[in-house]
Amino acid sequence: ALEKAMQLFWAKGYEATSLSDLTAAMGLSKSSLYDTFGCKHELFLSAMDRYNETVATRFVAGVIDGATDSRAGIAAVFCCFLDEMLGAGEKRGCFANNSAVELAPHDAAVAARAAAGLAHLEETFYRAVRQGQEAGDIATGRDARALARYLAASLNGLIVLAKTNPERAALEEVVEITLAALD
Amino acid sequence: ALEKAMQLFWAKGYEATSLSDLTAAMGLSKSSLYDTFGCKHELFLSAMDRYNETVATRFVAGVIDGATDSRAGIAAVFCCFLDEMLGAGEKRGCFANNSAVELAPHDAAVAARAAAGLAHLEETFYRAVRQGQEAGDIATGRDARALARYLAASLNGLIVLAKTNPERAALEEVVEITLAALD
DNA sequence: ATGGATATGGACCAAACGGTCCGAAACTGA
DNA sequence: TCAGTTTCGGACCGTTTGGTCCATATCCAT
Repeated sequence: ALEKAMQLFWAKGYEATSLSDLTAAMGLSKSSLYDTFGCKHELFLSAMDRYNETVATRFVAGVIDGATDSRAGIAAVFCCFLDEMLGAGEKRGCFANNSAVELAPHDAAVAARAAAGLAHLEETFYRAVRQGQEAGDIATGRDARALARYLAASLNGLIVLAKTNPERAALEEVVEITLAALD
Repeated sequence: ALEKAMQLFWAKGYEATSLSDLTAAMGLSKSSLYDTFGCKHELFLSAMDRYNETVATRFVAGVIDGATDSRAGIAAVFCCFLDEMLGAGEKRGCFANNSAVELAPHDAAVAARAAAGLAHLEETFYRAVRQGQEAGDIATGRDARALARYLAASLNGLIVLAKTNPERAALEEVVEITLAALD
């Protein structure tokens, strides 16, 4: 059920998702929801935790590990998000990103979760960059930590751009310039 | 009064800003608000239009024009947003960016405005890049249009990152790597 | 089978929401 | 000064919001 709640919050945001939406999607009544997950706000935080553990960590790491080398893996992550943003779906982007924009400035608990999500992403990139630098497919001229942070920021920027600009070619040019920093 | 509405929507987003908030900040009653601006949604669109005309265009162009050369001007824009995100203020970021994240996937009118705002930003960067390439302080190896789009995306990514990560040094490293694409 | 604990549906609540409407006030030109 | 028009404040409306509560199922160990 938490999975459904995460999908809803991810697609619609916090304020725009009502209790009715949640109970309908999760298939349980209000009282059960409140017993199990606490208030709407707590449920939202749990949904963010789940996102951080699954998508922001395991999914991204999986994409990277599936590639032939680190640089290709990082490129695959960018392409992956691009595909999702350009697909027929909902353009929901990155849940941590969305939450950071909608709530972080006014909600410390959400800000902490969003920061954790981005940190996970950065950490995953960091491992890939380190590995790539050792293997030789990523240049060693720059600090791996800074590069990882740069990649995380750039991915979020790309996602935001893709929410309003659906031209694949233009977005791919942006990705290409972004990844040139690894050479 | 529209200015106040824009500030509110910019800081709090659409859903979290109530009619009461608006009438209080704008200093007029509901009936006047509805007479002058139409419904909440129309008012929001007007606020976005105002943002696009002022901040996303004139303000950014002003920062660039105030610098010694184009590259420095572009850098100044990044620093400028960084200052705002790290200042004591509200971390409200970029209104077009915020709106794109909160509403664009479900609201075509907002999506169009957000796209226009980002397009204005890109256009301003584009002029700076062209000028820099002619003057010689920006490398000519890359297409100016693609570079401008890359800069716009990167700026938005930086803003999102800054919403949860308040470490200036880390963010400045990201800016440095980003701007290296101009060399 | 039965008693106690747990889980669940749905009625119910006060508050806040976006939006409408009208009587009064303020301004206008003559 | 006064009619005509515009602007305004605030009462009011139905709906929806997040949240509570209880009576009833369902379950499980005895």
